[in-house]
Amino acid sequence: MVFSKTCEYGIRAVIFIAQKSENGAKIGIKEIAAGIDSPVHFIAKILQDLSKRGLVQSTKGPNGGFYIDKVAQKRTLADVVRAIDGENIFIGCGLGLKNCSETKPCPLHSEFKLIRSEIQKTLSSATIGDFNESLNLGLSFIKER
Amino acid sequence: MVFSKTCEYGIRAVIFIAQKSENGAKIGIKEIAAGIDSPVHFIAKILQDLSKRGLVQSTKGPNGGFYIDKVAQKRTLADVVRAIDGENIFIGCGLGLKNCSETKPCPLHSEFKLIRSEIQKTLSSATIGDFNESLNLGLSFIKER
DNA sequence: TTAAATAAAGATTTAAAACTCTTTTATTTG
DNA sequence: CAAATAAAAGAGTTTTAAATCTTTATTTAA
Ligand code: FES
Ligand code: FES
Repeated sequence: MVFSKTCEYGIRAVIFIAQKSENGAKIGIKEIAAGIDSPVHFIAKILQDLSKRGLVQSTKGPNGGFYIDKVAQKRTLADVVRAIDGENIFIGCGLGLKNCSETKPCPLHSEFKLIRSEIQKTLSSATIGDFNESLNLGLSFIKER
Repeated sequence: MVFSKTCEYGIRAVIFIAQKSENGAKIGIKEIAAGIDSPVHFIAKILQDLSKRGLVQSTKGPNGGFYIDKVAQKRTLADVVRAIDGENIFIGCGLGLKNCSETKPCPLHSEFKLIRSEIQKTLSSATIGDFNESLNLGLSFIKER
Protein backbone atom coordinates (compact mmCIF):
# COMPACT_ATOMS: atom_id res chain seq x y z
CA MET A 1 0.00 0.00 0.00
CA VAL A 2 1.97 2.89 1.32
CA PHE A 3 5.38 1.48 0.44
CA SER A 4 6.84 -0.11 -2.66
CA LYS A 5 7.36 -3.84 -2.51
CA THR A 6 11.09 -3.18 -2.47
CA CYS A 7 10.62 -1.03 0.60
CA GLU A 8 8.43 -3.59 2.35
CA TYR A 9 11.12 -6.21 1.86
CA GLY A 10 13.73 -3.75 3.01
CA ILE A 11 11.97 -2.95 6.23
CA ARG A 12 11.27 -6.59 6.93
CA ALA A 13 14.88 -7.52 6.27
CA VAL A 14 16.17 -4.82 8.56
CA ILE A 15 13.81 -5.92 11.30
CA PHE A 16 14.81 -9.54 10.77
CA ILE A 17 18.50 -8.76 10.97
CA ALA A 18 17.93 -6.64 14.06
CA GLN A 19 16.09 -9.51 15.72
CA LYS A 20 18.71 -12.10 14.88
CA SER A 21 21.98 -10.22 15.20
CA GLU A 22 21.44 -8.94 18.69
CA ASN A 23 24.48 -10.67 20.12
CA GLY A 24 26.87 -9.78 17.33
CA ALA A 25 25.87 -12.71 15.13
CA LYS A 26 25.89 -12.29 11.39
CA ILE A 27 23.03 -13.45 9.22
CA GLY A 28 23.54 -14.84 5.73
CA ILE A 29 21.50 -13.56 2.84
CA LYS A 30 19.82 -16.90 2.27
CA GLU A 31 18.67 -17.06 5.85
CA ILE A 32 17.33 -13.55 5.57
CA ALA A 33 15.46 -14.31 2.36
CA ALA A 34 13.94 -17.38 3.94
CA GLY A 35 13.17 -15.51 7.13
CA ILE A 36 11.21 -12.76 5.46
CA ASP A 37 9.98 -14.83 2.53
CA SER A 38 11.49 -12.83 -0.30
CA PRO A 39 13.50 -13.59 -3.44
CA VAL A 40 17.15 -14.08 -2.48
CA HIS A 41 18.76 -11.94 -5.14
CA PHE A 42 16.20 -9.25 -4.84
CA ILE A 43 16.66 -8.71 -1.14
CA ALA A 44 20.41 -8.97 -1.72
CA LYS A 45 20.24 -5.95 -3.98
CA ILE A 46 18.22 -4.02 -1.49
CA LEU A 47 20.60 -4.81 1.34
CA GLN A 48 23.60 -3.83 -0.77
CA ASP A 49 22.03 -0.44 -1.07
CA LEU A 50 21.15 -0.16 2.60
CA SER A 51 24.65 -1.29 3.40
CA LYS A 52 26.22 1.51 1.36
CA ARG A 53 24.10 3.93 3.32
CA GLY A 54 25.20 2.46 6.62
CA LEU A 55 21.76 1.25 7.64
CA VAL A 56 23.00 -2.31 7.85
CA GLN A 57 26.52 -3.74 7.94
CA SER A 58 28.00 -6.72 6.19
CA THR A 59 31.15 -8.78 5.83
CA LYS A 60 32.07 -11.18 3.07
CA GLY A 61 33.59 -14.61 3.32
CA PRO A 62 33.00 -17.58 5.58
CA ASN A 63 30.90 -16.71 8.60
CA GLY A 64 30.16 -13.43 6.93
CA GLY A 65 26.72 -11.95 6.58
CA PHE A 66 24.66 -8.99 7.61
CA TYR A 67 24.38 -7.39 11.00
CA ILE A 68 23.58 -4.06 12.57
CA ASP A 69 26.13 -2.08 14.50
CA LYS A 70 25.66 0.26 17.44
CA VAL A 71 25.35 3.29 15.22
CA ALA A 72 22.80 1.74 12.88
CA GLN A 73 20.77 0.54 15.86
CA LYS A 74 19.93 4.15 16.49
CA ARG A 75 18.73 4.83 12.95
CA THR A 76 15.00 4.63 12.37
CA LEU A 77 12.65 2.95 9.94
CA ALA A 78 12.07 6.41 8.49
CA ASP A 79 15.70 6.33 7.35
CA VAL A 80 15.13 2.95 5.72
CA VAL A 81 12.04 4.15 3.91
CA ARG A 82 13.76 7.34 2.84
CA ALA A 83 16.68 5.32 1.48
CA ILE A 84 14.46 3.08 -0.63
CA ASP A 85 11.32 4.99 -1.53
CA GLY A 86 12.58 8.52 -1.09
CA GLU A 87 10.93 11.45 0.60
CA ASN A 88 7.63 11.39 -1.20
CA ILE A 89 5.69 9.64 1.47
CA PHE A 90 6.77 12.26 3.98
CA ILE A 91 6.24 15.36 1.91
CA GLY A 92 4.39 14.43 -1.28
CA CYS A 93 0.86 15.47 -2.17
CA GLY A 94 -1.69 12.70 -1.79
CA LEU A 95 -3.29 13.63 -5.08
CA GLY A 96 0.02 13.66 -6.89
CA LEU A 97 0.54 17.40 -7.33
CA LYS A 98 4.19 18.18 -7.92
CA ASN A 99 4.46 20.42 -4.90
CA CYS A 100 2.44 20.09 -1.77
CA SER A 101 2.18 23.57 -0.32
CA GLU A 102 0.03 25.73 1.89
CA THR A 103 -0.23 28.39 -0.77
CA LYS A 104 -1.51 26.04 -3.44
CA PRO A 105 -3.10 23.18 -1.54
CA CYS A 106 -5.08 20.36 -3.09
CA PRO A 107 -8.60 19.81 -1.78
CA LEU A 108 -7.40 17.22 0.71
CA HIS A 109 -4.21 18.93 1.77
CA SER A 110 -4.97 19.37 5.43
CA GLU A 111 -6.26 15.82 5.72
CA PHE A 112 -3.18 14.39 4.01
CA LYS A 113 -1.00 16.37 6.37
CA LEU A 114 -2.51 14.45 9.25
CA ILE A 115 -2.01 11.14 7.49
CA ARG A 116 1.59 11.93 6.62
CA SER A 117 2.41 13.08 10.09
CA GLU A 118 0.98 9.86 11.48
CA ILE A 119 3.22 7.92 9.09
CA GLN A 120 6.18 10.11 9.93
CA LYS A 121 5.61 9.68 13.64
CA THR A 122 5.39 5.91 13.35
CA LEU A 123 8.48 5.50 11.24
CA SER A 124 10.72 8.01 12.91
CA SER A 125 9.96 6.83 16.41
CA ALA A 126 10.86 3.23 15.60
CA THR A 127 14.61 2.73 15.80
CA ILE A 128 16.14 -0.32 14.19
CA GLY A 129 17.42 -1.36 17.58
CA ASP A 130 13.86 -1.51 18.86
CA PHE A 131 13.32 -4.73 16.97
CA ASN A 132 15.73 -7.04 18.71
CA GLU A 133 14.54 -10.44 19.77
CA SER A 134 14.45 -9.78 23.47
CA LEU A 135 12.01 -6.94 22.94
CA ASN A 136 10.06 -8.85 20.36
CA LEU A 137 9.50 -12.08 22.31
CA GLY A 138 7.88 -13.75 19.33
CA LEU A 139 4.87 -11.51 19.56
CA SER A 140 5.05 -10.30 16.00
CA PHE A 141 5.72 -11.76 12.58
CA ILE A 142 7.41 -10.72 9.37
CA LYS A 143 6.32 -13.56 7.17
CA GLU A 144 3.19 -15.62 6.79
CA ARG A 145 3.91 -19.25 7.28
CA MET B 1 2.58 7.92 -2.41
CA VAL B 2 -0.44 6.23 -0.97
CA PHE B 3 -2.35 5.88 -4.25
CA SER B 4 -1.44 4.68 -7.70
CA LYS B 5 -1.08 7.35 -10.35
CA THR B 6 -4.25 6.02 -11.92
CA CYS B 7 -6.05 6.59 -8.66
CA GLU B 8 -4.65 10.07 -8.19
CA TYR B 9 -5.92 11.02 -11.64
CA GLY B 10 -9.24 9.38 -10.88
CA ILE B 11 -9.79 11.32 -7.69
CA ARG B 12 -8.74 14.56 -9.31
CA ALA B 13 -11.06 13.97 -12.24
CA VAL B 14 -14.00 13.20 -9.98
CA ILE B 15 -13.35 16.33 -7.96
CA PHE B 16 -13.01 18.37 -11.13
CA ILE B 17 -16.27 17.08 -12.56
CA ALA B 18 -18.01 17.68 -9.25
CA GLN B 19 -16.76 21.26 -9.23
CA LYS B 20 -17.80 22.01 -12.79
CA SER B 21 -21.01 20.08 -13.20
CA GLU B 22 -22.82 21.53 -10.24
CA ASN B 23 -25.66 23.03 -12.27
CA GLY B 24 -26.22 19.99 -14.46
CA ALA B 25 -23.55 20.92 -16.99
CA LYS B 26 -21.59 18.16 -18.70
CA ILE B 27 -17.85 18.28 -19.02
CA GLY B 28 -15.98 16.92 -22.03
CA ILE B 29 -13.06 14.58 -21.61
CA LYS B 30 -10.62 17.04 -23.13
CA GLU B 31 -11.62 19.73 -20.72
CA ILE B 32 -11.23 17.31 -17.85
CA ALA B 33 -7.78 16.21 -19.01
CA ALA B 34 -6.71 19.84 -19.33
CA GLY B 35 -8.28 20.72 -16.01
CA ILE B 36 -6.44 18.08 -14.04
CA ASP B 37 -3.35 17.96 -16.23
CA SER B 38 -3.49 14.32 -17.26
CA PRO B 39 -3.19 12.38 -20.52
CA VAL B 40 -6.53 12.53 -22.33
CA HIS B 41 -6.86 8.87 -23.22
CA PHE B 42 -5.63 7.72 -19.90
CA ILE B 43 -8.17 9.61 -17.86
CA ALA B 44 -10.77 8.56 -20.42
CA LYS B 45 -10.08 4.94 -19.54
CA ILE B 46 -10.30 5.63 -15.86
CA LEU B 47 -13.58 7.48 -16.21
CA GLN B 48 -15.05 4.70 -18.33
CA ASP B 49 -14.43 2.41 -15.43
CA LEU B 50 -15.80 4.81 -12.83
CA SER B 51 -18.79 5.34 -15.08
CA LYS B 52 -19.56 1.61 -15.20
CA ARG B 53 -19.52 1.61 -11.43
CA GLY B 54 -21.88 4.56 -11.27
CA LEU B 55 -19.40 6.90 -9.61
CA VAL B 56 -19.69 9.33 -12.50
CA GLN B 57 -22.21 9.59 -15.30
CA SER B 58 -21.72 10.29 -18.97
CA THR B 59 -23.56 10.82 -22.24
CA LYS B 60 -22.19 10.58 -25.74
CA GLY B 61 -22.76 12.87 -28.66
CA PRO B 62 -22.80 16.63 -29.04
CA ASN B 63 -23.02 18.43 -25.74
CA GLY B 64 -22.29 15.13 -24.12
CA GLY B 65 -19.70 14.62 -21.46
CA PHE B 66 -19.30 13.64 -17.85
CA TYR B 67 -21.32 14.74 -14.89
CA ILE B 68 -22.33 13.52 -11.47
CA ASP B 69 -25.88 12.75 -10.57
CA LYS B 70 -27.66 13.06 -7.24
CA VAL B 71 -26.91 9.51 -6.27
CA ALA B 72 -23.21 9.70 -7.12
CA GLN B 73 -22.95 12.99 -5.21
CA LYS B 74 -23.46 10.97 -2.06
CA ARG B 75 -20.71 8.47 -2.82
CA THR B 76 -17.36 9.10 -1.22
CA LEU B 77 -13.75 9.28 -2.28
CA ALA B 78 -13.31 5.99 -0.48
CA ASP B 79 -15.57 4.46 -3.12
CA VAL B 80 -13.43 5.97 -5.86
CA VAL B 81 -10.24 4.65 -4.34
CA ARG B 82 -11.78 1.25 -3.77
CA ALA B 83 -12.89 1.14 -7.41
CA ILE B 84 -9.44 1.92 -8.74
CA ASP B 85 -6.86 0.67 -6.25
CA GLY B 86 -8.95 -1.88 -4.43
CA GLU B 87 -9.23 -2.52 -0.72
CA ASN B 88 -5.60 -2.89 0.11
CA ILE B 89 -5.09 0.59 1.42
CA PHE B 90 -7.94 0.08 3.87
CA ILE B 91 -7.11 -3.39 5.08
CA GLY B 92 -3.64 -4.38 3.83
CA CYS B 93 -0.57 -4.88 5.98
CA GLY B 94 1.91 -2.02 5.78
CA LEU B 95 4.78 -4.47 5.54
CA GLY B 96 3.12 -6.44 2.79
CA LEU B 97 2.06 -9.53 4.70
CA LYS B 98 -0.73 -11.34 2.90
CA ASN B 99 -3.12 -11.08 5.81
CA CYS B 100 -3.14 -8.33 8.35
CA SER B 101 -4.52 -9.84 11.51
CA GLU B 102 -4.55 -9.46 15.24
CA THR B 103 -3.49 -13.04 15.71
CA LYS B 104 -0.43 -12.79 13.49
CA PRO B 105 0.45 -9.11 13.51
CA CYS B 106 3.55 -7.60 11.95
CA PRO B 107 5.79 -5.53 14.21
CA LEU B 108 4.06 -2.33 13.16
CA HIS B 109 0.53 -3.64 13.09
CA SER B 110 -1.00 -1.38 15.72
CA GLU B 111 0.71 1.67 14.26
CA PHE B 112 -0.48 0.87 10.75
CA LYS B 113 -3.98 0.46 12.07
CA LEU B 114 -3.91 4.08 13.17
CA ILE B 115 -2.58 5.21 9.81
CA ARG B 116 -5.15 3.24 7.90
CA SER B 117 -8.00 4.47 10.00
CA GLU B 118 -6.86 8.02 9.43
CA ILE B 119 -6.90 7.36 5.69
CA GLN B 120 -10.24 5.63 5.93
CA LYS B 121 -11.72 8.49 7.90
CA THR B 122 -10.51 11.08 5.42
CA LEU B 123 -11.72 9.27 2.34
CA SER B 124 -15.03 8.02 3.62
CA SER B 125 -16.07 11.32 5.11
CA ALA B 126 -15.49 13.19 1.85
CA THR B 127 -18.49 12.81 -0.43
CA ILE B 128 -18.12 13.62 -4.10
CA GLY B 129 -20.77 16.28 -3.70
CA ASP B 130 -18.57 18.05 -1.16
CA PHE B 131 -16.34 19.26 -3.94
CA ASN B 132 -18.71 21.50 -5.85
CA GLU B 133 -17.49 24.91 -6.83
CA SER B 134 -19.62 26.88 -4.41
CA LEU B 135 -18.02 25.06 -1.53
CA ASN B 136 -14.60 25.22 -3.04
CA LEU B 137 -14.44 28.95 -3.83
CA GLY B 138 -11.12 28.62 -5.57
CA LEU B 139 -9.36 27.82 -2.34
CA SER B 140 -7.85 24.58 -3.51
CA PHE B 141 -6.19 23.25 -6.63
CA ILE B 142 -6.03 20.03 -8.59
CA LYS B 143 -3.28 20.93 -10.97
CA GLU B 144 -0.07 22.91 -10.76
CA ARG B 145 -0.08 25.67 -13.30
C1' DT C 1 -31.41 11.03 -42.29
C1' DT C 2 -26.90 12.33 -42.50
C1' DA C 3 -22.90 14.68 -40.53
C1' DA C 4 -20.61 16.04 -36.54
C1' DA C 5 -19.57 15.44 -31.84
C1' DT C 6 -18.49 12.78 -28.19
C1' DA C 7 -17.60 8.76 -25.16
C1' DA C 8 -16.48 3.62 -25.29
C1' DA C 9 -13.69 0.02 -26.54
C1' DG C 10 -9.72 -2.31 -27.98
C1' DA C 11 -5.06 -2.79 -29.31
C1' DT C 12 -0.52 -1.35 -28.81
C1' DT C 13 3.60 0.89 -26.94
C1' DT C 14 6.57 2.67 -23.34
C1' DA C 15 8.43 2.90 -18.89
C1' DA C 16 9.08 1.41 -14.39
C1' DA C 17 9.11 -2.06 -10.88
C1' DA C 18 9.99 -6.60 -9.62
C1' DC C 19 12.63 -10.45 -10.08
C1' DT C 20 16.52 -13.64 -11.91
C1' DC C 21 20.98 -15.12 -13.45
C1' DT C 22 26.00 -14.79 -13.91
C1' DT C 23 30.38 -13.07 -12.75
C1' DT C 24 33.49 -10.73 -9.65
C1' DT C 25 35.56 -9.43 -5.31
C1' DA C 26 36.61 -9.90 -0.53
C1' DT C 27 37.37 -12.83 3.53
C1' DT C 28 38.38 -16.79 6.14
C1' DT C 29 40.37 -21.07 7.22
C1' DG C 30 42.96 -25.24 6.54
C1' DC D 1 48.78 -20.05 -0.52
C1' DA D 2 44.64 -22.53 -2.12
C1' DA D 3 40.04 -23.58 -1.64
C1' DA D 4 35.71 -22.48 0.07
C1' DT D 5 32.38 -19.16 1.44
C1' DA D 6 29.77 -15.25 1.23
C1' DA D 7 28.49 -10.59 -0.32
C1' DA D 8 28.90 -7.12 -4.32
C1' DA D 9 28.21 -5.96 -8.80
C1' DG D 10 26.34 -6.09 -13.25
C1' DA D 11 23.47 -7.64 -16.86
C1' DG D 12 19.28 -9.49 -18.26
C1' DT D 13 14.30 -10.94 -18.03
C1' DT D 14 9.51 -10.69 -16.70
C1' DT D 15 5.61 -8.39 -15.08
C1' DT D 16 2.82 -4.56 -14.12
C1' DA D 17 1.59 0.22 -14.53
C1' DA D 18 1.24 4.10 -17.36
C1' DA D 19 0.41 6.18 -21.58
C1' DT D 20 -0.86 6.33 -26.55
C1' DC D 21 -3.18 5.34 -30.81
C1' DT D 22 -6.98 3.61 -33.58
C1' DT D 23 -11.54 2.15 -34.33
C1' DT D 24 -16.40 1.74 -32.99
C1' DA D 25 -20.80 3.04 -31.00
C1' DT D 26 -24.04 6.50 -29.50
C1' DT D 27 -26.27 10.88 -29.47
C1' DT D 28 -27.59 15.31 -31.18
C1' DA D 29 -28.90 18.63 -34.32
C1' DA D 30 -29.06 20.50 -38.88
S1 FES E 1 -1.19 19.81 -1.80
FE1 FES E 1 -2.05 17.83 -1.76
S2 FES E 1 -1.41 17.16 0.14
FE2 FES E 1 -0.62 19.17 0.15
S1 FES F 1 -0.13 -7.29 10.11
FE1 FES F 1 0.98 -5.64 9.33
S2 FES F 1 -0.43 -4.06 9.54
FE2 FES F 1 -1.53 -5.70 10.42
